[in-house]
Amino acid sequence: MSTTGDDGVGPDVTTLERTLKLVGDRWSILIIRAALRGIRRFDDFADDLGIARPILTKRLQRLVDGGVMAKEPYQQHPLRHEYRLTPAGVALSPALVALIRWGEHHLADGDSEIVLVHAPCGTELEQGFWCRHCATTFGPGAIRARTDS
Amino acid sequence: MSTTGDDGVGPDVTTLERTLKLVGDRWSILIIRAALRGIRRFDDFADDLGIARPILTKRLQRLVDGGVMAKEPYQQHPLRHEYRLTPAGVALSPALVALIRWGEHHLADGDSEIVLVHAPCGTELEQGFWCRHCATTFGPGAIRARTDS
DNA sequence: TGACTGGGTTCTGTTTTGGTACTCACTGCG
DNA sequence: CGCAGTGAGTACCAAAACAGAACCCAGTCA
Repeated sequence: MSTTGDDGVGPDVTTLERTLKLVGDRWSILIIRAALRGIRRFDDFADDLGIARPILTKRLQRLVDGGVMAKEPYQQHPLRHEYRLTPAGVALSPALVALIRWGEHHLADGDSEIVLVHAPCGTELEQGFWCRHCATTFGPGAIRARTDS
Repeated sequence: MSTTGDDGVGPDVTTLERTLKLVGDRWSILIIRAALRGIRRFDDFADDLGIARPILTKRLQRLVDGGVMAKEPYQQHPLRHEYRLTPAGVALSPALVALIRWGEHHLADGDSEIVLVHAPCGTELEQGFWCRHCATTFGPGAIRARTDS
C-alpha cells in the first residue's frame, strides 16, 4: 500500500483531496464567505471572524497561493493591501451555498433559520443539478463522471 | 442528552460553523463520497480511503452523531454493523459535487480532468442556482438571505 | 518627536490528528 | 477443545495544526 505522506505532487491524491486541503477547514470557508460579503482588509477579517491574527495570516496566504484570493495594494503611501476573491474564489460560491443551505436545513437550531432566496422575487432558491441540454434539474443519482484525459 | 452530542460550547456559533465542524475536514467528506459510491462497512472504508482505523472510528461516530450517517447491524451472530448515509447525508451531495467540480475546474493538474455529466444525455452538468418561480438560473450575486425567526 | 494604526511575525502552550500496536468477540477448522 | 482469522474497535504516543499574547515595523498625524 502506498502510505503517501507527501503533500507535493501526490501520485494518486485526488483533486478533491487537494481542494479540501485548500478550503476544507473551518476558517477558510468562513473567510471566503466574509469576502463574498465584501470584506477586504486584514483587520476587518480578523474583526468579523474573531480569528486569531496568525491563523488569518496563514489562511490568507494559503488562499492566495491556491488562487482563491488575490492580495493587491490599494494605496502606496503607507503601503496597504487588500484581499479579494479571484474569479476562482467566486466560483466557490455554489459549494458555499450548498453547505449553508444544508446546515440550515439539517442542523438548524430552530432559533433562526436562514433561507436563501432569489433576490428579485424572494423565492427560496433550489440547487438541484441542471442539465442545459435536457432543460431539467436532477438529483445526485443521475450524475456520472467522465474522465477527460 | 438523547439528542445530538453537541458540546454546548458555542456562544453564538453560526450554523455554517457547526456544519463545518461536522463535515468540514478532509476525511469526513471523503467518507461521504465513499458512502455515496456504496461503501458501507468499516473495513471497506478503511481500505478504500487509506485512513487509519482510529480516525475512521472517530469520523464515523461524529457523522453518526451529526445525523449524516446511521450505524445499523446487518447481522447478529458475529454482531456486525454497517454505516450508511441518512437522507440528510445524501442531501450533502450538492455541496460535495460543487467542491468536486470546483477542484476539477480550478485545481486540475491537467492530468486527468473529471467532468460530471448528466447520465442520461452526457451533457456536463451545471450548478447555478435555480429559481422555480422565475424558471431561471442565476449567480451568487442574486442571492439574498431571509431570516425566518 | 511621540503616539497611533494597519498589517503582520514570533513565541509559547494546548488541541487535534494520524499511526502502530493491542484487544475483544466471534467463527470455522482440524 | 484450542487456535488462527476477521471485523471492529481502543490505548497510547508522536507530530502537526491551532490559538493566543506579545511584539515589531513602516508610515502618518498632531
